[in-house]
Amino acid sequence: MFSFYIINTMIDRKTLRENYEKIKEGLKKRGYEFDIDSLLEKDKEYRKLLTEINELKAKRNRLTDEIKKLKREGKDIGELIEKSREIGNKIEEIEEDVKNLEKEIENKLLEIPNIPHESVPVGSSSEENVVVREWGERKEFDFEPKSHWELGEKLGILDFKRAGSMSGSRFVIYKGLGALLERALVQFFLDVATKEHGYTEIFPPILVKEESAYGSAHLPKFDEEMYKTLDEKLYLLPTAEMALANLHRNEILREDDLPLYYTAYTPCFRREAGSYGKDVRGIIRQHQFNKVELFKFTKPEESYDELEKMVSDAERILQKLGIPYRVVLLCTGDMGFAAAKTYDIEVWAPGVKRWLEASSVSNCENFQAKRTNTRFRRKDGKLEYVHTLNGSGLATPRTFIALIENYQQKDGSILIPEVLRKYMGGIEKIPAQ
RNA sequence: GGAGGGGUGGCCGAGCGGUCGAAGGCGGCGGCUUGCUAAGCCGUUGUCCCCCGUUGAGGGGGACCGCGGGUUCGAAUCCCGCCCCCUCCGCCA
Repeated sequence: MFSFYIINTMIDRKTLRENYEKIKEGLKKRGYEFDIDSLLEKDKEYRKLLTEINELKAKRNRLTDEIKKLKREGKDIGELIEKSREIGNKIEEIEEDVKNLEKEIENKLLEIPNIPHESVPVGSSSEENVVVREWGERKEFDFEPKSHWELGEKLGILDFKRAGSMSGSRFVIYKGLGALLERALVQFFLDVATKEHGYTEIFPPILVKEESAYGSAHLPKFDEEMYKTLDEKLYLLPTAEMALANLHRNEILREDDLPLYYTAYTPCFRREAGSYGKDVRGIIRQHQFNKVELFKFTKPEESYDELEKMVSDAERILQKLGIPYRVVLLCTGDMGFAAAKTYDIEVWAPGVKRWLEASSVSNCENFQAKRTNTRFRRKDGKLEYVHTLNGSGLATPRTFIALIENYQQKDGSILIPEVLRKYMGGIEKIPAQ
């Protein structure tokens, strides 16, 4: 026999029952097909059986008490034991059905995505996302700006060919000043997060248990997106969010300790199974990339303010780097499974002439908190689920792209922004070869 | 990898087939005492689910002692599997 764990779900049954209309509408807004009604039917059946079991158990408990008493008095208890056994058998019978139903219901519930916040624009695809603001000048070049893969190869800082033969497509080797730049970006991101924005640095395991993947809501829906170890027991992080969401699993946090801010640098691994032929050139879409993640545990009433703050924390980094970007509010149809509201931050990459998502900042409300059973105690003693927020601050590849494409010079060299120089031994540019 | 030990409430820690939701302590909350502080005394204090009632009124029942399963009329207590922690030995960056 193997053991399994019941994972709490965002839309637990009570929520489902009490917010039927709201949930139905939310799913519709997302364009998500789901048969709530049949699920509610099952839940009703489940509760009926539960009540029956409860009553039988109450009966048995009374009998047990009596047996206890009579036995002490040395009286005959044979008949009562027989009766109790009968009840036990009946309970077992019903319990079988209840268990099956429960598992069925729980599995279904795990497939329900988060309900969008009311401020999220309704739409079916990225077309309907809303640009909230734009920062920085999109620079005019007096020459034709090169793409990062041209620059990277010419300068000898990115090596696609050898990475390909070593690991396959969608892998890259950073070399020399390229490797240094990559490392500098990670350090810079972490320093801004910890020293300026008050996040506590975490360096988590890169492999996590299946249970944790359920907690962050990467399972069950995104199994095919993740790499896992051969025995299928451990998952490589597709994002540090998957680790951080589980940081306070099964804990009861103190109200005074909230909000908690965490940041973590980790490599991230994604199979990109559904994106054949998309972004195949360069480092826009890689199987492995580096990211500094921001994560918060907050009180429910503060999470939306904290969301705005997290977005501006991520923006601040790009401002310091002098990279033009825009902030996009995702519409209902373009949001991730666990998110109730998401902003993307897209950097301008003049070489590929595209906006590239360098950060995605989401409020998951209590969606992950329910799955990971992360709660806090109010001053009045009441327990409540926390809200969780995650965001990139930032992902390196696309920042790397925007950086070298924006800072390329006519002679083929790349200027290093002032703020990065101290992480790169003081050099001012990556010289042309 | 081998050999042991252990996981109990917010925390520490007893219990090792019925009288245990679970002693005791700490912490929390309420009250008394108190010139202030410290202390003392008394009381209180878990979570989840279901049903009826309510919609910040309650009442009844059930479950929960790492997780899952088994034995039993009855399991925190016995048995099996899994997860996690600790100690010792071996191996190793």
